[in-house]
Amino acid sequence: MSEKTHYSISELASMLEISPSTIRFYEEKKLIDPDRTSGNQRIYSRKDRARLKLILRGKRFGFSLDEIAEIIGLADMEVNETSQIEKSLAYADKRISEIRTRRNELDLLETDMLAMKDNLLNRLEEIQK
Amino acid sequence: MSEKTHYSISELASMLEISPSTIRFYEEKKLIDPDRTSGNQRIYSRKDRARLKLILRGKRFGFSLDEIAEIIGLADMEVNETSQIEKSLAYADKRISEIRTRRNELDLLETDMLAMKDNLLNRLEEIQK
DNA sequence: TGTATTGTTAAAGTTAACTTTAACTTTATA
DNA sequence: TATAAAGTTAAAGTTAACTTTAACAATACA
Repeated sequence: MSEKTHYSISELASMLEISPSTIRFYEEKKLIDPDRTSGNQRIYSRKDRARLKLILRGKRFGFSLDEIAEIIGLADMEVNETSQIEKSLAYADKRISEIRTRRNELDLLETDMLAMKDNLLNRLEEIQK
Repeated sequence: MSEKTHYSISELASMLEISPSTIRFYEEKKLIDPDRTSGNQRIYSRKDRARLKLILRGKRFGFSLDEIAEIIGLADMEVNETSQIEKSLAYADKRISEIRTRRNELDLLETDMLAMKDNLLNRLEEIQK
């Protein structure tokens, strides 16, 4: 019942294991846009935290910040034009199929690693007669 | 039956959709070590090509070139010391569990994207009465 | 209430991963 | 065989993604 709903920049930074300057840098790059206190200090909502998590997740898959910005753009677009929404839909489909390709690649990478491990295990056995 | 077994740098580059200088750069970073012709030009074997593919695959998952170098190191280690092999095994296990974590994250990312798509589809329907 | 801690901005600095350039060599082809 | 295309190295240049610094403001707490 006692879940925090707002965080200071250093609180959020340590939660996500990144530095405060990284968070400021993402803001500069328009990836987040937190509220401010009366004294001009940043306050982050749970939504901001979720967004940061999405950013870090995207990064771990090798998406650039520009690509992540585009993905985020889809989420909070306030546009009501059919054509724009359709463009975004096409973009979303592209990303989803990319994600599926990545999953297959992950399987390949896992196979590679398992093969290496096997090889190492065999060598170990050889040595231990 | 007519599968090529060796490639020039530009052949390989266009197959993998990267530039020749990128391939040279990876060599400088000790990620590959192709043979040379009598005239000192690089020739790449299918094994070299497979290695490059592994490098690119790793990159797409956000591994740095240094990390990829370590992974590759496992594959062609010529060491026969038990302790070294055991260290490598531990490293391989770490990577494999990391890969599994990534797969879970990929699922999360896909869920995010599907939710965005849903949202877009709903908006489209609203507009089209 | 003073002072240590944390925050703010703008600008400069750093690092990884390439890319480009220049000057030259090798290979392919009309 | 000449010349265009492709290759070679070493060094300098570029870009993305941070990180650090400096100078100052807001906040927390003994």
